[in-house]
Amino acid sequence: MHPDRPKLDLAEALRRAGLRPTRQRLALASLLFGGEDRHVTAEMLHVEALAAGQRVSLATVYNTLHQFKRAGLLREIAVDGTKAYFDTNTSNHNHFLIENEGRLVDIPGNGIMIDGLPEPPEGYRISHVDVVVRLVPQTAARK
Amino acid sequence: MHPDRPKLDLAEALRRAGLRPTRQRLALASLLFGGEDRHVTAEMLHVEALAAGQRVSLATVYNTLHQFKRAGLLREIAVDGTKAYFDTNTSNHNHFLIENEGRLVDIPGNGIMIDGLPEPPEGYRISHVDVVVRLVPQTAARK
DNA sequence: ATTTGTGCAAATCGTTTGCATCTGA
DNA sequence: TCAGATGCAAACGATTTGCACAAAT
Repeated sequence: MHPDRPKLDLAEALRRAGLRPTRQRLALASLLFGGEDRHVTAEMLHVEALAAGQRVSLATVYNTLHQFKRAGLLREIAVDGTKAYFDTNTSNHNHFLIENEGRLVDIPGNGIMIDGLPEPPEGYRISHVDVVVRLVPQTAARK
Repeated sequence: MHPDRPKLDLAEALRRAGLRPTRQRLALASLLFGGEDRHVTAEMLHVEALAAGQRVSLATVYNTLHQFKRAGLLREIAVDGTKAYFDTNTSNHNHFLIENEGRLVDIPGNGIMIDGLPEPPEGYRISHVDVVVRLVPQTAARK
């Protein structure tokens, strides 16, 4: 009935990231990091925050997502060009994209192996390898 | 001096795709498919067309890119969320993304092997696997 | 003649920004 | 106190759309 466990940890985590633990940031952090790994857009998170009774402006949601990203708490994923997705799981892993819903799902386990990666061009280094497995309903007529 | 070679082929290809071979579509197709494989945005292609002396509106470039995509002549690649890239190489291959320039480069050869792909969730099938290798300048301070 | 495509400008969508006000340290 | 954070609304950039006109079949 008093699930006020992670509040202190979150505040501390924000402070360590150089961010003041404001009401809004704590609320968003709690939604993002309170449970399982998640994939959210700014708008989804905004709606959720409001539904949870937290007054936060959409602009602040955007700002906060980018600050969390800069702090290494989130990773941004580009999948469809129209929306920006943020992933609370910052470790190395890959995704299913359910194309007709625009929904991202972590690929369970870390079984994916990539072999035969070529040398990057002179003067560059690999910062990250993104693998997105696009899914469509089995019966879908259109690809 | 009379490089009117591929015109007929292009017109025929468009017709086969159910698209009338209009002046604009022929011009854009010629830019896209006239030489090597390319990665373009709508704006890049528009500028190119104008530079080549072809009057085409930006709206038509957008329309045409999507029609070509629907016809299977192009593939769309989502890499940075801000622009849509279209790839004239529709075969299975992967990309380097030069992050600081927003430039895409085909990964030469087809050496990349992906192992351990999990089963897609019930009711879905894999439509495509995207692999994007993100590159940053070797000396870059920020990731 | 009928259908389809084009161009312009206005509209839309996700996102960012300027700036006045508030808040946490 | 006062740097940093928030919220609103306006600004933005890429893309889409409505509609009158033009071109292709």
